[in-house]
Amino acid sequence: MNSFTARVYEMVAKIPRGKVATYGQLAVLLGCPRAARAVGTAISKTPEHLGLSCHRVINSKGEMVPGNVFGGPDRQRRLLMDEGVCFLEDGRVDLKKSIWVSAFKD
DNA sequence: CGCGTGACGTCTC
DNA sequence: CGAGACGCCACGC
Repeated sequence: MNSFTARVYEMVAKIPRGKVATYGQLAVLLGCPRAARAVGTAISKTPEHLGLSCHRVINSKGEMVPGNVFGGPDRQRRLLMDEGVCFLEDGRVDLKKSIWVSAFKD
């Protein structure tokens, strides 16, 4: 399974605890800066049995998922806060501090 | 092989 | 600065 989707899973799995990554960020790491959409779509199809921390993946604004994909945005927020991710009063992730800086890709 | 869809991103009004 | 429109890429049918 060398699909783009699989590559996304690998990247998400490499996100360190207490950090978060944006769809566009992952897309760039995968070599397709314009494939942010594909990244989101791929993650949306991520099987839970893979044990991926999809809640660490957010959009460029640092917002949670719009819907109740994880059982509710509050669910994701709780998980991130528990990992030490900084949050803003707006309920968004502090990308300035909690963004995952990928020094290496593979 | 072509069309439609989707957890996005960036530009323009 | 806010909202809207277009564009990109991968995948299912």
